[in-house]
Amino acid sequence: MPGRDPSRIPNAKAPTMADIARLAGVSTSTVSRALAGAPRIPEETRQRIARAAQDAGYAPNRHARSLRLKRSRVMLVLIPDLANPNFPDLLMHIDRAAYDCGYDIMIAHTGVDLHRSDRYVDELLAGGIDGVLLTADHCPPKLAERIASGVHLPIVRTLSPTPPGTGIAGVEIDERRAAYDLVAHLAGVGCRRIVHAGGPPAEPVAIARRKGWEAALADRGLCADGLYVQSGFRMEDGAAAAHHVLAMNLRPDGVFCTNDESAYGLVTTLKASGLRVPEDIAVAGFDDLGFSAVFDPPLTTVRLPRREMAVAAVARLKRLIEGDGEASIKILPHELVLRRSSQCT
Amino acid sequence: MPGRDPSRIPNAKAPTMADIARLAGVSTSTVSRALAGAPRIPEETRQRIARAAQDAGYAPNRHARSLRLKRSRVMLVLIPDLANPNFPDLLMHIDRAAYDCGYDIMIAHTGVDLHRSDRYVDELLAGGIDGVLLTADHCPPKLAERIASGVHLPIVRTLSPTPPGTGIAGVEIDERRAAYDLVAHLAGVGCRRIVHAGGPPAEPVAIARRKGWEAALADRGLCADGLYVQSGFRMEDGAAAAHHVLAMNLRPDGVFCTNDESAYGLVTTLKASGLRVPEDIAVAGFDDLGFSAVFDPPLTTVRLPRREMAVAAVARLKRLIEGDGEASIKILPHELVLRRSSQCT
DNA sequence: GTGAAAGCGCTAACAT
DNA sequence: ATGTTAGCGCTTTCAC
Repeated sequence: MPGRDPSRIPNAKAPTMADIARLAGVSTSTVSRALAGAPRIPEETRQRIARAAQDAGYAPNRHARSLRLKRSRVMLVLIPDLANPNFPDLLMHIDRAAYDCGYDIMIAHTGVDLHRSDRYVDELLAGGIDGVLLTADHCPPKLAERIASGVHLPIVRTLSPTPPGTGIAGVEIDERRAAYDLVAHLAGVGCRRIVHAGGPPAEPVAIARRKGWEAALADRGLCADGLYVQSGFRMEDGAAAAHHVLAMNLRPDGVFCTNDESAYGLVTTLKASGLRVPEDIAVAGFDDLGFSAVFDPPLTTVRLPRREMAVAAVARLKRLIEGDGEASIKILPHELVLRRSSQCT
Repeated sequence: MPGRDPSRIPNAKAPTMADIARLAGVSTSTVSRALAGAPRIPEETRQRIARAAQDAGYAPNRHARSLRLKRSRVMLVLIPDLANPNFPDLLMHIDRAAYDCGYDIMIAHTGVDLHRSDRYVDELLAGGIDGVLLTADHCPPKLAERIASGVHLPIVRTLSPTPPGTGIAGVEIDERRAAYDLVAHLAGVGCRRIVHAGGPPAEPVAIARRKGWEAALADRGLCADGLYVQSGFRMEDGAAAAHHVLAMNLRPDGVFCTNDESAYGLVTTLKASGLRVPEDIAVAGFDDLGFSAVFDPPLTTVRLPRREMAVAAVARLKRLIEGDGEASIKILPHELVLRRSSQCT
């Protein structure tokens, strides 16, 4: 830049409302009102103020506003595991939905450090953030405590079932029923020995899916004994489950994995040891991650309506924040996605 | 809850520092100092205050503090596409690194609405947030404008190369060189007609990767004519590229895709039309997404040091915020990940 | 229709 | 070692 003073221009401090007031020749109250679109401002004044703000590159200071209003228009999203594509996908929709109704998003990854979430409960109570979106079953201990003591807080859980009576609003699918349907499908294509590679036994989602599997088998008079394999949500867990499956005396002809990710690991391991999917053994997952369609074989699974969940959860939280919401549970419809992994064509 | 008044307990407003001061029988300044760990406070007083705060469930109001300090300890992360697993993975590490140095993370998905990012530049200037982490090449127009006018702003770009001289700090890998190495590998395993399915022609990453491909071919006297296929970053783009490849008169024996995701789409389509990978055609991607290891065939690719990038980017941004940083570019080492998609064993 | 003034909760001089 | 005070930038009575 020729001729420019090479010394760094000091971060010219941002204009405040007082600056705009001076520029437009009015008081700060008028600026505030005009910018907020208050009714009784003549068009001319409004214009002048708008232009002054524009020219000066004015942007309101969010902290000053939040302090004054005692509302920040910030929602916090607690995420247990960003490495599981379920969450980013949900987050993307949450972000969008929040943006559409004027909220910003703060995130906190709770996977690493459970106590971290407690810190945010304080924040919530202290007014730093307006509401919290829980995307997993984990509820910060401090939060649970507050709720138990009857305090009403703007919290919504989604993606994981909320046990009723916890005082937390929820947006979810009928996990048990979805699992039931999936297992019914496996039985429908001829599977008789259907293994369930289940998730962590304490996780509500995992429990619900397992129950669906059990019920579906029971209703068809199929045996469940010895067909439950303790697994987890990650690919490695699925791979480990595959080894259990391979070690069984009577080989199963179907596997229902607790989620798609673990199914990837399971199928990969089964294939590596010479089994064909679905010819020798059918496999189904749960979640319908984007990759499941290009996985080999394409994976039969349950599609989580992540977008709809995000939208509903944000809308609910917004209402809760604005004081008119109840802590009820909303169930969204799910959808079976039947692909080749469960059907030898 | 038997015996409990059914009427909702009003969201008991959070205690402020004044409350704690009263409880501990001191002034707010003493509370502030004690909680901040200032030096000259007798242990006894400190204890008393700490306990009062604890008992009352006190948490400082972040907006009041930020307003006063003119620092929020919030970093904003601008993300173009959360649906691409690269970003959530990076985000996870960013979140962790930021947490470790006392910062909170706000996110904004810019994919949907480019102008959205402009809003945050105003925020940055207005002191609402302390710094911005760009995770793609896109630079908010307003930001570019400010920087061009010489203003110094705490911004760091990562994951995408920053053209030098833009005044933005960067943490990246040598994309061109990595692409070069990858193509050299393909040539090394015997490929002679190596197609490049390139990303959006305006994207710096895509450009750098393409240049690497060209250079590697040139250095080996291999032909590039007619072997560039315009593609994109998503699976559908890869699938479309596959159709171009299939339509070529002389079939290529290798394809370097601009990223893993598009490679998934390409390979899936090639397989569907009866070609074997790698026996008939070798394929390589770029990014090393988690899924690439279980893809069929496992995908040869370049591992982005996402964790290291995140850590370095956050550290750099922190320094920039705290006033001692330069807008230089830091290059991190990359790593070739050779898997079956490029080698018929 | 507009201005003056108070105050949100906090920190940092500046006393003492 | 601790209290008093001012003020960060904003919105909102309350006057006029």
